[in-house]
Amino acid sequence: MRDVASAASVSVKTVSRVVHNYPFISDDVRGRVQAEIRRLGFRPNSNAVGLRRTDRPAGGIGVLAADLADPFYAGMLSAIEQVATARSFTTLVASSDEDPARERGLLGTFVERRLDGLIVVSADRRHDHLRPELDVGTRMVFADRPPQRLPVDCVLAAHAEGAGQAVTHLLGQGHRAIAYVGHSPVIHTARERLRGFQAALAEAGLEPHAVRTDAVDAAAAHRAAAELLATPDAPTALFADNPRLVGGVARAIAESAAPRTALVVFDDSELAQVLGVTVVAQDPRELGRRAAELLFTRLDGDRSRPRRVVLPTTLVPRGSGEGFGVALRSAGR
Amino acid sequence: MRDVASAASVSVKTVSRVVHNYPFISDDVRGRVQAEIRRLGFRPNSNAVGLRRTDRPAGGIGVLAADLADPFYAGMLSAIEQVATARSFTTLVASSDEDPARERGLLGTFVERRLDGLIVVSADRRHDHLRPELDVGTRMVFADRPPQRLPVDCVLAAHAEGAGQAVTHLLGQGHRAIAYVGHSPVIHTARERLRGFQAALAEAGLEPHAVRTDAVDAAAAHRAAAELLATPDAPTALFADNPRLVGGVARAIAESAAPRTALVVFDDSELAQVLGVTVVAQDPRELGRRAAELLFTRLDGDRSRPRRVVLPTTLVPRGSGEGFGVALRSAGR
DNA sequence: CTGGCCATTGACAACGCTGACAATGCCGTC
DNA sequence: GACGGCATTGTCAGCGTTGTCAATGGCCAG
Repeated sequence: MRDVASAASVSVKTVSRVVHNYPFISDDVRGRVQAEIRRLGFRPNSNAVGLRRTDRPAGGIGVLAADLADPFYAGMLSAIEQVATARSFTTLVASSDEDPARERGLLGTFVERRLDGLIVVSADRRHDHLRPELDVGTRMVFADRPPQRLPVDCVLAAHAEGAGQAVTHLLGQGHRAIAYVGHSPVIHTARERLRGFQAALAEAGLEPHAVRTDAVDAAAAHRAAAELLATPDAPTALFADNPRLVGGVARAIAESAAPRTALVVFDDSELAQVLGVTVVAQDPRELGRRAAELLFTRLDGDRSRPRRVVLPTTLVPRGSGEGFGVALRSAGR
Repeated sequence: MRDVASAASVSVKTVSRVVHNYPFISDDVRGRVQAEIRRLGFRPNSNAVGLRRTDRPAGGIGVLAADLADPFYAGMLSAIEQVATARSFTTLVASSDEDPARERGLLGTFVERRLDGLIVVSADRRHDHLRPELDVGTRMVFADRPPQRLPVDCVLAAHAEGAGQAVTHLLGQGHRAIAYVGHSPVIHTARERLRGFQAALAEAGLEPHAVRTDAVDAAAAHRAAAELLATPDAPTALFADNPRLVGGVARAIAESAAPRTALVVFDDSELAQVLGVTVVAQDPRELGRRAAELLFTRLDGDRSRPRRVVLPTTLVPRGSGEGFGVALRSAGR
C-alpha cells in the first residue's frame, strides 16, 4: 500500500480510503490511486486489516466438515456458502475426516485466524475443550451433530423420529420382522437412529428382528444383509441407517432368495433414486441454511441463550418399501 | 498475549518464545507461561503472526474447487489435505460453484489472506487477471483444468486420450455406430473429451454416429439418449462424457427397444459401479496428490519453468461396454 | 580473580493497515 | 470581509506478534 501511495503521490491513508470507497475523494486522486493499484497489482493484506479492526467482523466464516467426500455435507456446505455470500462473507472450509484430533487442530487454526464464526460438524465426543474459545467470544453453531456439554447453538435433523417414520411405514405395509443394518452407535446420529428404530417397534409391541451394527461400509452392509437373509426366519424388511449402505444392501436383497424383501434407508442419495429405494430424507441444504442463519443472527449481536433447532425428515416412497423390490432386480420401471 | 505475559510476570517476548518452543527457557518460566496460556485460553493471532513474519511460510494453502458437491473434487481435495497435513500445513477450501466471477472473488480473498500457495480448479476461461498475483510471487498450481495463457504449473488427466480409450474399446467390441452424449464443450475437459472421441473414430476411418452436447444433467442426458435410441438407425454404443450422466443414460438404455446398447462413461462413480457400467477412470486422489506435491516443491524454492503433468486414465470394463447391458435391466449379475 | 562464553530474559521497532483527530482550503452567507 | 461549514487530505498511534539487539548473571578456564 505504501508503494501505491508514493506512486500516486498521496498518503497511505488516502489509498486506504480509495480502497474502501470513502465518498469524499476527488476524482483526480481516486483515478490516480486506482490506476496505481491496478498497475502494481496491489491487494490489501487481510492480516493487517484483521489486526487493526477489532470491532467489526472481518467477513469470513469457517466450516469444519467431518467428511467432505460425503454428498450430504457437500449440500450443506453449498447452502452455507450461499447464505454467507449473500452477506458478503467468505466461507473457508476444512475437513476433519472424522478424526477428533484433527478436528481439534483445525478448530484451533480457525480460531487463530480470527474468523467471525464457525459452523462445526463434530467428529468428537467431547467438547469441553472449546469452552475457553466460547468464553473468548468465538461464535459457533454445531450442525448435524449436537455439542456435548457445551452451551452453543445447534441445528439437527430429527434422527430418532425419522427412523420411527421408516418403521411406521414398514409396519403399515404389513411387515413385522424388521431388521436394522447400520453403523456402530458411537456417532450421535447413528445412536439416535437406532434408538428411534427400537422405540417405534416397541410402541407397536414388537422387538427388532435383528440389529447389526457392524456395517461400516457398503461391503460390510452387503455381508450383514446377506447373512440376515440367509437365515431360516429371515426378516421381511430391512432398515439401513445411512446412505453409504444402499448399494450393498440392495445387492444382497437382489441376490437373495427373497428379492422382494422391503428396504428403507436413512438419507437420500443418487443411488437410492436410481434403484428406486424408499428413503427417509433429510434436507442437507436446509440444515446448512438454518445453521448459517443462526450463526449470522449471533454475529448481528443476538446474545440470547443457545438454541436447538430440530428439522423434520420426510419419508419418500419409491417402491423398495412398498412391495416392489429394488430396481436392481425388477427391470424397467 | 500481553495478558498472559503480565499474568506470568514475564515479557511478551518470552511468551512468544514459549509458544514457539524456543529451547533456552527456564523450566520455571515455561511452566508459569504455559499454565497461564491454558488458564486464559490464549491463542496466538495468526493475523499478527502473518503480518510480522514475511520470510517463512505461514503454514496455509488454499484450494479453490469448482464444485465441492462433485465427489471427484472431494477425492482430490482429500488427497491434497493429506499431503498438506503431512507438512503441517492447513488447507482452506472454497468453492466457486463453476462461476468465474465468484472464482475471481475467492482467489482475491485467498491472495489477501496471504496464504502460502493455491491450488486452483478454474471455472474461468481467462486467467490474464492472475498475472499480477503471479508476479508478486503467489504460488499456484492449476489442477484438472489448464491455465489459459498463464505460465503456471498444472496437473491434468489425459482427457482426449481417455475418450480415445473408450472409443477403441467399443470398436474392439465390434461397434461402429457410436454416439457421444455430453456437456457443451465450453469447459476444457469436455472439449478435450469430445476431441479425443472424434480423433479416435477418425483414426478408424469412422464418423461419430451423433454428437449431443446438450446433456447438462442426468435428466437432459436421459432425454438425449432416449431420442438417439428412438431413431430408426440408432447407435449401438453410447459414450457419456461425465459421471453425472450415468443414471440418465443407463435408464434410457434400459427403457429403450435396445437394452443391450453399449455404454462407456468418462470418470468412475458409485452408481457406475453398482450398475456395472464400463468407465474410463481418472484417479482424483493422484491428481490432488501430484498437484499438492508440485505446489510444495515450489514453496521449497523451486524456480524452474512451469511444468505440465499429464496423468493417464484407465479403462475399467464392467459389462456395459462388453455386451452385457447395464445391471438396471439385467438382474442378478 | 578475571575474562569469555552462554543460557536466559527483556526492550524496542516494525509488519500493513485503519481509527481518531487535525489541517487545509474552498464555498456561500450575513 | 469575516466566519462557519464542509469536502478533501494528512499525521500519528496502535492492533498482536516477532526479529534484532542488548542486558543480566552464572559458570568455567586460565
